[in-house]
Amino acid sequence: MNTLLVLPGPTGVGKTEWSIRIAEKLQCPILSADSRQIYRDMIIGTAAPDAAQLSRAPHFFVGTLALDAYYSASQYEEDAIALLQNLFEKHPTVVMTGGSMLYIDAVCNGIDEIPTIDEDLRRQLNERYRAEGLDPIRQELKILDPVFYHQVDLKNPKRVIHALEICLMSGKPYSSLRTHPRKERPFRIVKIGLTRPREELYDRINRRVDEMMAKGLLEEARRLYPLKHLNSLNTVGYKELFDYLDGNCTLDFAVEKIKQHSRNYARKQLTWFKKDKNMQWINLSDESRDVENEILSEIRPD
RNA sequence: GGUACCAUAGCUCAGUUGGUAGAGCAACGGACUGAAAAUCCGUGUGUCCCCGGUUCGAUUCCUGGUGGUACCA
Repeated sequence: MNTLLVLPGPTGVGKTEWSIRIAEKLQCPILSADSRQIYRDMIIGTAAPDAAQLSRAPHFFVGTLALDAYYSASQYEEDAIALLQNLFEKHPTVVMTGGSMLYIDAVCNGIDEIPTIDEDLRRQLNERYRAEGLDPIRQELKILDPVFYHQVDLKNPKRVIHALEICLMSGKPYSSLRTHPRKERPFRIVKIGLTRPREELYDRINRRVDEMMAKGLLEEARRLYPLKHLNSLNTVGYKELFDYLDGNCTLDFAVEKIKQHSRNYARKQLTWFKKDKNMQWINLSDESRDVENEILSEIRPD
């Protein structure tokens, strides 16, 4: 049976390098599960693999989308599953790595069938939210889907608005579409989380941000500045520099904020990963362990 | 050197007419199923600068230190 070797981990842990090493051993391609590296032109700030790294193994879902393209975890599921079907014809094992937890879950477990939201409807509801606040939207959701109304985080505008969008789009209560079926995949999934002690991870993140700045992150951000309203650029590493370019803070302050927000993001990722009972863990800073062999031994059929 | 003011959470500060204290930010914890590096929620972590004095009781009042800031020399 074919195997999808999933190597998730928090930002800055060393996923890129380790997954390439494993892929080299297995002579297999890498699927990136990263909701930001998938966009073109966000290279430095997302720590996307560089040309040298890309040449060591075929990569997918890196730098393939235009910044204004709509994308979602569901589309990723569809694209990744279709691609895997092809790749498995030539490779018994494929590596998937990345930090976008929802994307990984969508591929491993599936995600509910929900209609794609019409752009106009989304804009309409967002404008209504801006003009009237969340309460009228909550009230409408209460009527259209009382079940979900009682489940949803009523203080979270994105969740409330999204639920109403789906009700209006589908003509059905959102809760009736939230069936959470666990999709069976026609391949084996082995999940090994990459981690490091908190302090070491934070230190790596801080240093990596300095490296990004040295590589020209500010210039990259300046280039993308005209597009800063796009969702794809609502991203750590860019939004802070946009703030600086708007004259709202000093450059030093912006850089400190990038570090801080990257650390917060890593923590959030770890919180998500922690509850995944199917995941084994490898502490990359433990030098007594032969990381490569431990990972490879997990996927050898025995 | 003199005078005045200040010293409380990791940071900036509030407060207690004397009954051992609370905001913002940070930090930490959590949620998450078609925008997810997004979005949202929860938690106070403290020799109240130090030594004495007054008091049943001092972070609060008083003496003296120490450190800082301002002004005068």
